[in-house]
Amino acid sequence: MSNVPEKPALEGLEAKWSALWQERGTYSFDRSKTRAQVYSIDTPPPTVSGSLHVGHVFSYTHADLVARFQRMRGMEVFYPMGWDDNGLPTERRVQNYFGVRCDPSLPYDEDFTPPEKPDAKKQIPISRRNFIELCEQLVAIDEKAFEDLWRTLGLSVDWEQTYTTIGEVSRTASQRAFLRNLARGEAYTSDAPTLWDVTFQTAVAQAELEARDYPGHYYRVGYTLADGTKVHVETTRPELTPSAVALIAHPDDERYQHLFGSTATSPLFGVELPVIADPSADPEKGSGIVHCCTFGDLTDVQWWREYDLPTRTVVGRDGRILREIPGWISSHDGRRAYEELAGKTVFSARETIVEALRKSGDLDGDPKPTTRMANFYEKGDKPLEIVSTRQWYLSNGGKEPELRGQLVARGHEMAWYPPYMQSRYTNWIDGLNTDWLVSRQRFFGVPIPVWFRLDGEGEPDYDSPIVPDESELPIDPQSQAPQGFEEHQRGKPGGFMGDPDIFDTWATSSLTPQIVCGWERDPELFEKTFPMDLRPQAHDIIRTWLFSSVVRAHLENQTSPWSHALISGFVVDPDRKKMSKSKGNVVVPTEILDKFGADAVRWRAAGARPGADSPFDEAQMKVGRRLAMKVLNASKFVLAAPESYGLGVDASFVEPHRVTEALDLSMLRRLRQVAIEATEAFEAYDYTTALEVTERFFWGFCDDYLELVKDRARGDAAEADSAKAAFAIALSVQLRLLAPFLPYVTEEVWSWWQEGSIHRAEWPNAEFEITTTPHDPALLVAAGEVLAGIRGAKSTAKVSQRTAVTGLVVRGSEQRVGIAKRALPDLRSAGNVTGEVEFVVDPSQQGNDLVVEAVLADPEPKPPAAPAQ
RNA sequence: GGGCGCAUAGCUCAGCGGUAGAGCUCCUCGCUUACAACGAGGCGGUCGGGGGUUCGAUCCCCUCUGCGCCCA
Repeated sequence: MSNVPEKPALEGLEAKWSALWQERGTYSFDRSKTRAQVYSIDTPPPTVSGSLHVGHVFSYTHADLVARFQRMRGMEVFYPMGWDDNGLPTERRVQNYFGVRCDPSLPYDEDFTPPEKPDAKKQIPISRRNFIELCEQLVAIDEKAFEDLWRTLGLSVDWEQTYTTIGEVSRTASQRAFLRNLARGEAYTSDAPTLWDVTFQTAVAQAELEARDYPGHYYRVGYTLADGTKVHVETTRPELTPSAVALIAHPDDERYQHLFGSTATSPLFGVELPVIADPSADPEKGSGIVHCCTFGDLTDVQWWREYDLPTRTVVGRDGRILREIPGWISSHDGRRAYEELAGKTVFSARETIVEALRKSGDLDGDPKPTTRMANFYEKGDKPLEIVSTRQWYLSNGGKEPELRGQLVARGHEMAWYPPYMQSRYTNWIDGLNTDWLVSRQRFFGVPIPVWFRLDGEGEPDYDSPIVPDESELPIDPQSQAPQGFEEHQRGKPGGFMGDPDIFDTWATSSLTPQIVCGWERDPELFEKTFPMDLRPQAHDIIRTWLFSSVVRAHLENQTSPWSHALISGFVVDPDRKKMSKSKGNVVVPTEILDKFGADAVRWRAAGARPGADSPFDEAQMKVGRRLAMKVLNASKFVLAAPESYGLGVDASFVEPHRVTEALDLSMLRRLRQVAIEATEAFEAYDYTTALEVTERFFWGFCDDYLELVKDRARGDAAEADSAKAAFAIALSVQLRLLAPFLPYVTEEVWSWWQEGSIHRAEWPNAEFEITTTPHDPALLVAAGEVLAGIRGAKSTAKVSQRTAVTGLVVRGSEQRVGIAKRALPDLRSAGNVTGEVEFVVDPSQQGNDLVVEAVLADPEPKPPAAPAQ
């Protein structure tokens, strides 16, 4: 017998089942399986210091839909979850939360406890190690909150397989991979112009750039020519005039033809510069001639390289003009002018120099307001400076066309969903112009595992770093001395120094396949899970996470890291704008989960096809909730005992040979087709279509089939037995088809009448399960149409659906009338047809419709209506 | 400026050579022993504009317009 609660409800299912799944290890990974039986998923580790939004919920649901499908198909799903607790967001949160800041020069304080009442304005300086301890403390809290949300959402993650990007396993993998890169010559240091965020005091990689509109002014600044006349450049950054190295115009620009090859002298500073012709100068912009500085923008860097121009750095890492007067400014007046700028921020230096230019007559006219595109660090709010610093780089094809080609080719080795997302990947690689800058000047992250020897002057030898043995990993070069040295030699001439930097977040998270699969740590696991089967992620991080992961796997494993990439779109607000905190249009996931339930939210997420952005709309969530309710109620009706007005169906009815009635056979034939279509869709990672065909069938099943058959199904006659067997098979199949989308309600219903978890049950295989006599699926369609006709007649007559039909005529083509006739007994009971029924073959009937004319009995007397107001 | 995508009912989206579809919204009716957090029925579209291919185009090709994302 089935065990059906009297009043089933959606409330509480999340708490009940997520706990039971955990207890029973429903989703735990069984590593005894072979590689062919394993389906491994490389899940994005969310940034725990950030917050999860609806977009995350949708995207992670998409991966889970695939995971659940694969699991039910008999695959052993390897589905770990990680937390990205690297870097800046965590540091900032720790600073604010505890009221501290990291001062790497301080020694470790074992007894340090953070202030009880943190004051963000008076941050207490603490050692790097203390700081990292606080980071670890805080992320543990954050991770718990994230895990709770994922569990509520119903992700079928194996929670025994978690990792953090800062944990020992990740640090080891990250450092090991880097050392291998270094040994192969793929990692190197270079003292080169670097995009630099002055607020965060760190270098920034190409992938982290964000071009934004930035308001400013065009200043017409006069450079003096040999004949004493002036040529005016228009610049938004006049404060860089002391760092000017050349004037550059387009070779075809008639206005400047006569100047190419000559020189000009900078105003105020009196430095002589060549005038160069280069096609990168835009004749349409400003006056068409620009001053090339060290470095105003990336074009300056390009020119500096191409023409071997001098390096004249005036902006320091703190975003201020360097205090020391540069050697290339030799005139007395020039040095005086520079003194006025020294130590100022670029902003106040700009004001100062504009004033000086105005006085000297070298500023032509008034500044014109303009908006330029400036490069920003994605988390920063000041335009990036370009400063020369020594940084670590990793080959990513930016400098080698051959490697670029190989990486593009890796993209062809995987299936992309949707396929057009591959062009994002390919285009990004084609547009690379530098190698990957992986060092960051932060504290909380994976340390770069090298030391440098110091010469007699105490200067580091960057060309031959000292590396640890892989067996020593993970290491922290800031607190450990390299082999052959003692800690007291740190920083001393003839001694050593540890590399002070950490890795870029992506330098570690690009290794998630290696980290989770046990690369060089658990060879057996690695062999069974790597390369992985699926990388699910959103499209905004194709250039970062996806690309960098391919780089690492290509360099280290000579393979692409996965065979499939499932790319989800964004959840946008109803105005189709990207959701963001600053716009205040963010929807908090916990709220919608509370309000509609996990199944409803998942249902909505499943409606967003791969790659497609999807507007957030609460009204849609209600539809998912209604579906979940319907599953509960329809199942209850089928499975509940007759005393509880149910049909008394249980698992013993799942026997195809007992289905003998034409309508029942017809319904199962259609279901068979649905199961086949849903399976094909899922195999193509088209979860949306899989849901759609299943859901459409389910509503028809409830509205038509169930209504037609419910009377016949009561009792013990053979006709009743056929209906009950059909119900049992149909319910079992449909619950499993819906299980990936509605894991809670399907599991709840499954538990009423079946053994074990539905999520470990076998995915419906129509060939084996629906082995009834084939029957024309058109019968259910025709019967449904006649029933709708009867309902329509009652609806038009504005009477209750219970009203008896005393006469019924069904017209249509010979074929359709013939089919519909076969469902007459069920039609009579479902439509309360008491009188004559006539089926008329009417060849004149247009199209393939069945037309129903019903004579209705007098409506039952109604209570007298309230008098009109 | 380049790349990718999108444009079908008021809204969200299917369809993609052969008579326009679903859900939501809206309107009407109905508390019928699975379901009122519900059910039944109905209204609603020159498939963005213009060309072309075809017997036939929402679907294929060209072009224009608008929108989104990514990159300069």
